[in-house]
Amino acid sequence: MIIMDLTVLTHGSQVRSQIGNPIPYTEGANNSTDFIQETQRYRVRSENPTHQPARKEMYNNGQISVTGSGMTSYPFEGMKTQPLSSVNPYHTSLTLRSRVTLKTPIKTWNNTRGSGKLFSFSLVDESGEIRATGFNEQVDQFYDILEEGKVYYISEFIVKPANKSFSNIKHDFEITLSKLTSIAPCHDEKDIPFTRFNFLLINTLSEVDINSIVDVIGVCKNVGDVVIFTSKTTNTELKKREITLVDHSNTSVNVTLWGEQAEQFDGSLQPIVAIKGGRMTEFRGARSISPMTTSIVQVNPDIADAQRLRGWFDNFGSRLKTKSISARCDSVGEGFGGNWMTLQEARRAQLGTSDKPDYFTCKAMVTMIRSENVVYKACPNGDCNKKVIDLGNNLYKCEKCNCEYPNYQYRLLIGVCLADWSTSLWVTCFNDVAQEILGATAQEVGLSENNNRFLYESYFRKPLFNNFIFRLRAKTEAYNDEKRLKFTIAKVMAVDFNKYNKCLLGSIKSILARVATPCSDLAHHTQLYDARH
DNA sequence: CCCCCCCC
Repeated sequence: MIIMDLTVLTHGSQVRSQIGNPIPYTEGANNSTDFIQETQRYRVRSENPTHQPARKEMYNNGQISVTGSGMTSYPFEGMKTQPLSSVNPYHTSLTLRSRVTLKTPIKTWNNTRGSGKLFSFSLVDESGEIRATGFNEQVDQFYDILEEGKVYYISEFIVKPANKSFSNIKHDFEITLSKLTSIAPCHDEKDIPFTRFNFLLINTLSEVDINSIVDVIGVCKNVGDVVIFTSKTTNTELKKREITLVDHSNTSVNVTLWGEQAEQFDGSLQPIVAIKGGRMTEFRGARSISPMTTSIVQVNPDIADAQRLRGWFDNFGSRLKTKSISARCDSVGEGFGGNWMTLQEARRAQLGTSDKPDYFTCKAMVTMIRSENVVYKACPNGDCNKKVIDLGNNLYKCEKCNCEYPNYQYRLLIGVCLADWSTSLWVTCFNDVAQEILGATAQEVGLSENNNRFLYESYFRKPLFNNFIFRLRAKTEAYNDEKRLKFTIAKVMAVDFNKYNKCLLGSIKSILARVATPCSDLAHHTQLYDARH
C-alpha cells in the first residue's frame, strides 16, 4: 500500500490511478473523494507497490492527468533506502534517507549564461555525507519544506561530479533536485547521525594550505565587537566580528564571523564554538578562519568534543598562556625582534606579499654565496652609495650627486643562500650586513678582487656552513613590469646560545602542549615546566 | 544552471 500526493492539473474530474483503478481514498484541503480541484493537493492511495513515488507520472482516465509530486512520507515507508555513499551518476532511482545538516539562504545569480535562484543543503547519514542543490522551481517547491536537523526521504534526483574546491563535503558527487524529485519527512530518524566534524587541532592549522576548508572546535576565549564597514570592491556594507577560539593544544585561532552570524553571536559566557567547513585565510602572516554560507557554525554543540573541551578549559586551560596562530609576532622569538619563523613558515605565511614589508627572525645556515659582481665602486660622498662610473682618467662620476671624484669606496651587495631544516632561501644583503657575514670589509674584498684572487674567493668560502640568527625582511618589489618577492637580511647576529636555548625551551613548551592529548598531562607538564623556570 | 564568501 502506497500513498502519494497528486497535484491536479485539470479541473473537476474523477481521478483514476496509474493502474487504472478509481481512487479509493483522498484527503487534503478538499475532502471530496469524487472530484478534485485544480492546484489542490490530494493524498491518494495506490495499490501498486512497485510505483516510483517520485516520478513524474501522468494519470489518465481519458480526460485528465495528474502529476505525482510534493510531500508525504507514506510513499517511502517500508521502502528500501540506499546509503549516501552509494550515490553515483550511473544508478538512478535511489531513495535516500538522510539528515539535513545545513541549508543555505536562497541565492540569486545573474551572469552571461543566465540568471536564476538556488539554494543548497548538506545531507548526512550513517554512510557519509553529500551536498545537494535546488534551482528555481525546486527552490519554490522544497526550500521551505527542508529544515536543518530533520531527516528526509529523497528520491529521483540528478547526480553530478562534486567540485571539491568549493565544498568540504566528502563525496565525489553531488545531488541536483529536479522536477521529478520527491522529498518527504522521515519521523523515525533516531539512527541517522547529525553533522560529522573532522576537527583539526588548532596548532596543526598553521600547516594547512591557505584557502583550504577545515573543521575546528574551540572555546571562545575572546570576542570582538561587531565592526561595520563598506567593501570597496562591491560597495556594500559589511558586518564582521572577530572571535578567538582556543583548544587543548593550547593554541588559539581567530575566526571572522560575518553578517547576521556576527551580529547574533553571544560570546559573553565563553561558549564552545564548532565550525564545519570554515575557510583558512591569511593576512600578513596571521591566519584566521572565515565561515562561508556553506559552513556550519554551532555554539555549545551537544557533542563529546565540546564537553571535553569545556572540562579542560574550565579546570585549567583558561589559566594557561596561549600561543596564537593569528598573531603576527609570537613570543617565542622574543629577544631577537619577534616573529620567530622557519624559512618554510615564512614562505607559507606569504610574508612580503602585501604592500608593506614583513620582518621575521630565523636561525639558518649560510650554504652558498655568490661571489661574482658583488663588490662595486661607490660614491665616496657620505651615504650616497651610488655606483660610480669609471671615467678612465682616474676620475669617478656619481650621477646621483652629479659630481666627479678622484676616489671611491667599495661597497658590497651579495646574494646568500640560507637554509634551515625546513627549506632554503636566496636572500640579498647590503654592505654592513655583508661585511659581518664575510668577516671582511668591503675595502678588503674590493681590493683583493683583481689583485689576489685566492684571498678574494676565501672571503666567500669562510662563512659557508656557519649558522647565524637572521632578521629577514620580505617585500614584493617591482622590476620593470614584473613583481618579485625579495628577501633581504636586515640584521645578522651570532648565535647566542644562552638566548637561543631560551627560544627552544619556549618551542618545547608549546610542543608539549600540542602532544599532551589527555588534558591532565598537559596541565602536569606545563606546571612542571613553569615550576622549573 | 552556483562555485562569490567579504575588511584590514
